Amino acid sequence: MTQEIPDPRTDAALIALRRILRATEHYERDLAQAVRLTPAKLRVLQILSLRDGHHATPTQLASQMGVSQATVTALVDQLDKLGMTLRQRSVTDRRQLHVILTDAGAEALRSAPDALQQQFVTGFRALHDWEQAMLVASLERVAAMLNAQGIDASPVLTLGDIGRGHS
Amino acid sequence: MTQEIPDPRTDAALIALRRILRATEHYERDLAQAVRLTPAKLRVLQILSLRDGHHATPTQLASQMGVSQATVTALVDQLDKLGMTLRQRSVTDRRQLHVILTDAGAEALRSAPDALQQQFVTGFRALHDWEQAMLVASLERVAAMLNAQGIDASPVLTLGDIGRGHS
DNA sequence: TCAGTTGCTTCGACTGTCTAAGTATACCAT
DNA sequence: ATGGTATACTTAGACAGTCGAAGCAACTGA
Repeated sequence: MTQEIPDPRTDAALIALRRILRATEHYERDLAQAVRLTPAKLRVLQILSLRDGHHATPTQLASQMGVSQATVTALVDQLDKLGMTLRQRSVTDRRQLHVILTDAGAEALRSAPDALQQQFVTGFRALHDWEQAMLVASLERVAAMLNAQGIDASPVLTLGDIGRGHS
Repeated sequence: MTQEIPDPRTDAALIALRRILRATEHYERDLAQAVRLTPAKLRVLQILSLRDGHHATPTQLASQMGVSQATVTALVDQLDKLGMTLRQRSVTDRRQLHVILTDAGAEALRSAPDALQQQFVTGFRALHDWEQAMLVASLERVAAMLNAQGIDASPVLTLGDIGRGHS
């Protein structure tokens, strides 16, 4: 049980957390609007762009995005229509499709302002070494605290290319 | 694509951030499902419960949630139907409404598991004093970096009490 | 070969969300 | 007062994202 949260420091932590959440939420929307794509579609493109060969199967996409296959189908339908992805049957297993990022798709992604991310990266890099270290430690700690239940958080945001594709 | 983000420490920060985001995202869904309410409706109840007198106007709700008034109307319509809120014209300004949390609404909220939040609060409190301070400083720093535009982030994430078991 | 499994799409439904337009009320300046 | 403008909400109509269930197609194993 929890009585209150009269502890001002816990409060401060929660408030900061909330602000982070809100900022990224807004960011996603702005970003999507700037590229003329909805957040969901943009996420598909992002995921594709981080994978080897710029392609993935709908199942992989669904799992990585945490949505159903039906949803992915709908999104890819629209991206196809926009010419940003295309579908190609796998040769080795003809049940499978590869959703492939087209040049147009990559271009759209490239033209994304990516403002928030940049802001963070810039700010982060401006910090002293020890501050950076502290921040990373703190963030990881928070992530661990929130993540204790074992949510499978895949490292997909927009970070460069360290998104090691697994499965 | 993007110039360069080869810095492993920046990467680590971004990944941690992403994990935090994902965790809370999932949390919202689970929470909502457990109470048989959608995330959006739940957020309305949460906000209400934190206000003096357990009520707010649609405009206040809209601004705090970052959505339009029309959206709030729709959500409150449904909450009304569920008996979790009720509308009452303001006496002082008859244009205004008060959306009021009913006992049923408060009850629904109270029965929410609140696992994630609890986990965080518990974890946070278990830290040494200096660790807490460091965490708060770090989170606020990150929030500031992301939030340069000055998004009005209200301290809502906390709903009050008992989180019985976890879902 | 054929039964079961896997991969994807289709269908129908529902929620969250928006904008634009409408209604009612309040406030202010003449 | 009277009219004009601003504010508070609702209605109407639209669209995106999402799901579950049902369906089809292709693989796999005994």
